[in-house]
This record gives sequence, C-alpha cells and structure tokens, in this order.
Amino acid sequence: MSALAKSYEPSAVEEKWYAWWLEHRHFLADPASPKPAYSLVIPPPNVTGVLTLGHVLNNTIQDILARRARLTGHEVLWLPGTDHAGIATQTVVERALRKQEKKTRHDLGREEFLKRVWQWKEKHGGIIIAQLKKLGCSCDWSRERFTMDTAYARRVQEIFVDLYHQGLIYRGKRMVNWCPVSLTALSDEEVIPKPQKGYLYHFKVEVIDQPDTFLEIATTRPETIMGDTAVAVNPRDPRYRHLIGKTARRPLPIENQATLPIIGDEAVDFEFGTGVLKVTPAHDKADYEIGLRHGLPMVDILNPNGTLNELAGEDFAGLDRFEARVEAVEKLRELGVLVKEEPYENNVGFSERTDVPIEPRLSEQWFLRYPRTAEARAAVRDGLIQFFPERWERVYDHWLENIQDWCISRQLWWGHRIPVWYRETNGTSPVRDQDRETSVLCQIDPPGEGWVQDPDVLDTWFSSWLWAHETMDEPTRKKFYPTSALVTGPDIIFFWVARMIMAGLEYMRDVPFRQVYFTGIIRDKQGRKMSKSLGNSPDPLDLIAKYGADGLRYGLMRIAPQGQDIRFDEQQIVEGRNFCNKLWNACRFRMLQGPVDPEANPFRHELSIFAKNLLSMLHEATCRIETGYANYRFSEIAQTLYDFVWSEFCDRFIEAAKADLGDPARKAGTLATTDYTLRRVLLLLHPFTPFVTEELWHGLGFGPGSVQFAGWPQAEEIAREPNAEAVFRAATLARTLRANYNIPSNRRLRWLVQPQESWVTAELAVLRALLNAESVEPVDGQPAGAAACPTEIGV
RNA sequence: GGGCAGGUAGCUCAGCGGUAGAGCGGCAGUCUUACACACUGUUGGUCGGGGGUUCGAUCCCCUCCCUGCCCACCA
Repeated sequence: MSALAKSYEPSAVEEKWYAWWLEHRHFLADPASPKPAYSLVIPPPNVTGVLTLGHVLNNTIQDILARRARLTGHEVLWLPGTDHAGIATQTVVERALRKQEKKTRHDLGREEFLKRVWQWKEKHGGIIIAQLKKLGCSCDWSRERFTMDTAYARRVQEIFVDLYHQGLIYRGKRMVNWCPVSLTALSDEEVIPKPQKGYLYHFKVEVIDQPDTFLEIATTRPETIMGDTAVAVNPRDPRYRHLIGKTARRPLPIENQATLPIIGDEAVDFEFGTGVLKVTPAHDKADYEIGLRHGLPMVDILNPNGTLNELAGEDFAGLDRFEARVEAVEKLRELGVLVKEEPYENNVGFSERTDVPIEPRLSEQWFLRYPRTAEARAAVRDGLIQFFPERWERVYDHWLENIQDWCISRQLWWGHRIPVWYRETNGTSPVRDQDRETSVLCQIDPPGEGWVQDPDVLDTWFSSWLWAHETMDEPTRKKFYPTSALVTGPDIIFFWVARMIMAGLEYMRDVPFRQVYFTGIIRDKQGRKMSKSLGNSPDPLDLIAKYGADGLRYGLMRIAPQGQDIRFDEQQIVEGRNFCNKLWNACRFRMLQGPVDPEANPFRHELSIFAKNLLSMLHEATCRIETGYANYRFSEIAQTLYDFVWSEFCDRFIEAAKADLGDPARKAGTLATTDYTLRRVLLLLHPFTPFVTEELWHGLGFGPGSVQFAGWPQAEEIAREPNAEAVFRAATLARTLRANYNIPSNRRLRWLVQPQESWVTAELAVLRALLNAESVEPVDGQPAGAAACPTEIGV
C-alpha cells in the first residue's frame, strides 16, 4: 500500500472492502451484546423492484446512521428485506404471462399462477438486494426477511384473526374504490386525485306531475344516468323546494325511462351547477349516502371491468364507460334534452398502480377499524416518537383525527389469503352470508369438509404494518425493539408510518421507533418527479460505475437538506467523486512523507501556528457534525466535512506544511498534526463514504481493524490562531497583486515584506511556499519601484 | 375549499436581525514536485412583488404573486 494510484479508482476498492466486511461479519447484530443497541428496519422495497435514486437517498441515510452508531460504540441492527407488493408484482407477472404465453392468470388457475409468481420472485427478487450491497449498505443480511415468508405470513393471518375476534375487522357491502383494470378494491390511500379536463353536461328532465316543467341537471358522468334512482335538490332551495315529493322522468335508457322521485337532501349544494343533482347510489360515494338516507334502490349498471351491463339498456350494454359517455350525450341530444356542454375541469381519482380512473363501486369487502388511534396520536403529540422535520407531525395528526376504516381485502391472488371460511352450500360458490355465527369461521387452519376459504387476499400494507416487530425473533426484540429510527419518504406517512405505530402499540405495547426521519423527494432539474415513463430517472448503478458508490452517496447527501425535495443534478455527483479524490490525494501526500503514526498526538509537540489553527478548526467541525447528527441535518455534516477537508486541511494546512515539513523544528509537530487530523477525518467521513475511508484507513496504517469500529473522535478544544489566518490572507492579497499585474502564476518572484510584528519573520518560509515564490525576504522600509499592498502582517 | 413547503448569483443550494456565502459554470492565468477529478485570481445577486416593525431586515409581521406537495364526497 505504499504506492497509491494517482487518482482514486472506486470499483476494485468497493468490491474488496464489501467482501471483507461480510467476511468479518461486521454487519451482524448480536442480541447478546453488552453494547447499547441501535436499530433500524429498512422500508422494504418491492421484491421485484430495481434501485432508484429515491432508494439511494433513503438507504444511504440509513447506512450513515448505522455506521455512525457502530462508531459511537453501539450494537447495530439494520434489518433488511423486501415486500411482496401484491398488485405491482401480480401485474408484472400477468403481463409477462400474456406476452410470453398469451395466457391470463385464469387460464393457469390460482395454484399454478402463484407458482409462477414465486418463480418470478426467485428470479428477480434478488436484484434490489444486490444493488443495495453495491451502495455499501451495512445491513445484517443474515436476517433478510420477506413479507411472504412462512413465519411472517402466519403472523399476518394470526393478527387478522385476532382483530376479527376483537370485532375490529368486519365484512360489509360498502362503496369502495374499484380499479377496473386490476379488478380489485383499493384503499382510499391508493387513489390519487388528478385534475381532468372534461365537460359539465346540462340536460333536463320532465317533472311528471307537472307537465312542461323541466328540471335542469348538471353532470360530468352522463353515462351513469341509467343507474339514477332519484333527483335531489336542497330542501332550503326556494327554486325547487316545492317540487320535492313529485317525480321526474329519467331519459335513459330510452326503452326504460323510469320514474324518479324528487327528493330533498342537505348534501345538495345549490350553488353548484343548476342546484339539481342526479342521484346514482351505486356509482358515487356521495350519492350512495343520499341513497341510504332515502332508501333508494341501488342500480349497478357496471361490470367489474368498467363496461356497462344489461341494466344499462340495450344501447349501452357492453360499451366501455368512456364510450358510453359519448353515447349517452348523443342520445340526450337526440331526445332534445341536452341543454349544453360546458368545458369543465374536475378531480378524478386514479389508481396509483394502474393509472386509470377508479370507479366507486358497491361491493362486499373486509374492513378494519383501526386499533389504538388515540394512543397513536398521543405517542407523537407527547414526543414518544419524534418526527424530523417536525411539520409532518401535524399531517400525521390530522389524518388520524379524521381516520376512516381501512378496506383491507383485495381481489388478487398474490398476497396473504384472508383466513376466513364459509360453509359450502351447493358445492360451487361460497355463500356470503352476513350471519357469522353459523356460516363464517375466522381461523387460519381449514375447518374441514364443507368449508371454502374466502378467495381474497389482504392489502400489502396489512402485512407491512407489522414489519417493525414481526421481522424479529424474541431475543432480537428484547434487545432492539423499539427501533431507534425509521427513515422513509413522507409519501408513505399514512400507508406505513401511521399504521406501523398503531400495530406496534397494539401488539408490542410500545411504539415501533423513537424517531422518524422523512427524506425529501428526488426530482429532476425541471422539478418533475423521477419516473420511469418520463425516462428522467438516472440508473443509480450507472452512476456508481461512473463516480463510485462513495461519490454518489456523498454528492447526494451534500445536496439533501433536511426533508426538503431535491433537484437532482449529475454535477453534484461529479463533485462527490472529486471530493473522494481530493481526500485520496491528501492521504497520498501524507504517505510520501514517511510512515504514519497511528497514535500521533500533536498536543505533545511544539506546534506551528498553522497546526494549532487546523486543530482548532477540526474541533469546531467536530462539534458542528455532532449537532448535525442530533438534528438529522446530513447536508450540513457533509458540507462541514467538505469545507474542512478541502479548504482548511488541503488548501491551507498542507500548503503551509510543505514549508514546515522542511523545518526540523516544526517537522515532528506538523506530521503529528497531519496524522491526528487524517485519522479523525476518516472516522468522521466514514458513515458518508465508507469505501474510500476504509481503504485509506488501512493504507495509512490505522488498521488492521475496520474503521467503523474505531470509535468516534472526541473533539479537543484549542483556540484559533489569528496569526495563521493573517498569513493566509496576506498570501491571497499578494496573489491578487500579482494577478493585477498580469504576471503568470508560473513565474517565480521575489517578494519583500516589511514585518509588522516580530513573529512574522519566522513565517516567511511558509509564505514563500504559499506564493510559489523565488524568495520572501524581510525589509526595513519600502523599496522604491516595486508594487505593494498593505496586509495584516506588514506591507 | 383548507393546509404545508419553497421562491437568494447562469445552475444546485447555505445563511434566517448587523456591511450578501459555497460549489459548479463563465472569464483570465497555471501541468507550482498529493490531486487538471487540480491550483491561483476574478466576474456574477435592488435575497419573488408591495407594505410594516426596527437605529438597522434576505432574516420578524401583514399582504399579494408564482412553483410544488398534502388533505377535502361539490355532482
């Protein structure tokens, strides 16, 4: 290791040390360790996913916390794993099946299809794990978990059974968000509202009891007219009040122009549209409520896949919902009841996964009334759990305050099967009887002949909400639960964070984590979210290949202020790489000066003003870094290290040392200061750039152990040395003077200084080095004919 | 309709009551024997607009304008 390459070459170094860490079992967490515990659980990525920049940010932060905790003497558990990601994974496998074999999952049947998904998981499931290793993540890989592992899956079902028997899980026919593409119900959190340009269609209906009186209705969904079962107005609306109780004629379908009651309901906003509402209880949440209040029939005119059924009438049956909209408008026009179409923009709910408009649909599903909501709110309000940045606490609280029951059943095959059994009646389909006592059993094991299991599976989050404790065995929990911190994106605060808190409180009687750090979202230079379809998401693996894992990590961390969104710019990663290279070369410089003393203690030497000043700056930087960790301000830590290493250590101290090392009186102290500082810099930097620091740690002879167990440096306070600063500023002034006279920087000059104070004379050799000068000599009075400028050390 | 975050040099971001900062870029010099992934010097900003508090505001208050996000059953 005597000859370091001229520039840092990451790839071989990274591979070598990662293998070395694994070989020495450095990432394994020992529940029996006497050291204090520090623990993290990874937010499990989708098992079939690939690494994105978001993962890089998130996992770099976790790795920084884990490595820093090892340095501060903790026993660290960073528990990794993956999520089965129900809809996402099933969709991917179905797509492949359709492409390669032209088959649907129904062609294969449930059992065979699930076999295929497992095969797919075996084949693609390891990718993201391997990528995390490339990044340098120090997870305890021996504990890798998957949300469909046998033991984990068993617990998911046990918890379902428990909540069922507590009466918190129930089945009911309710209005749910239905995805016509994946053919399943979704939770409210999986629906993304998007503004859509469309039309507000005005049409009129005749009041039957008062011929020639028409009510004008405004709607964005004329294709649901066939499912209308009432017309509603606000009972306080003087325009229409008198019509309540009368009836109107529904225009569509033409062969079945039903008679609709005109009802009064407070939910109708008379400011909106015409103040008259068509009520479609089967296809709109608000209308459903009105329907319930007035005992209206619910006419479901849609098939699960979004096409209209025979109840919509012969003109519409079989049409897709959007074709039907066009057709319905056409028919209204033909009937002469279409008044106008005005351009209109409204919010339409889209499926998060398939990106198609969801359909409010009446269907029988399983719901969970959340446990421990009050405690969950209190936990955060009372500081049992701390959020960083703090502002998310209010977002969290607001959601819990208005919490709705969670639709947990999904009409998918890939996932945890609902542990509920129905008595079989005629051997074909399960009876969905409301009477639990006689025909429904909630238990994991099959109850025997005559019972069939509910075909549905559970929402993926119903398994992930147990992640913080069900991934651990008993001794591990004892040592490591609650976890120290959770690092995740604010986009899953409801999906995951809040639910995990409730699950932890319910099943562990304690919160799952003490602190939550919410990262920012990585955007492109135009501020757009990274996405596959936009193609604006660089492949982190390419970036690692180009700049090294450390360069990527460091570059990203330096621009990621606390919880603020990040505009990604590859230039930042270039700078990360350059910084690693700078550090590399600083160490190279040191190695050229002879053997390093790992035990170096500069305080036992006579020190130059430059050494003292550097040590003072080191102390300040160490303190600032300490504060940075306490507040999860990673960019501040990275920037502090950047400034210290580059400006203070390289640009100033080393440049001055080039003279001091040639001075026998100063050499020993300067070397000791260098060794002492480098050792600390490597320790402080290791969480951010683990590979290059490990390489240099050994290269400089600080080994043989890993840098990550070498202990966190204590800051030793020492006063600033203003004289050193004065010399550096004088050098800058002198260089400016030279530049102003257009003297090329390679021309060696003779400089004269009229020392202001006696100490200055002793530093002229340093000044000569800083100026790359022929000579710097003291004079007594200003020579004529020379350019000059005043400085703090003399003219 | 409510709420949150942000608008500082060409770009990415610090600063958050006391004469505007960094890196990159631009420009001009340098292969000065650790580093051209570098060194030196330099050029860039009425700190989103308008009011107010203050001896003094990028920083505090009010208001407005943009951008992004979250929540909300206005068809």
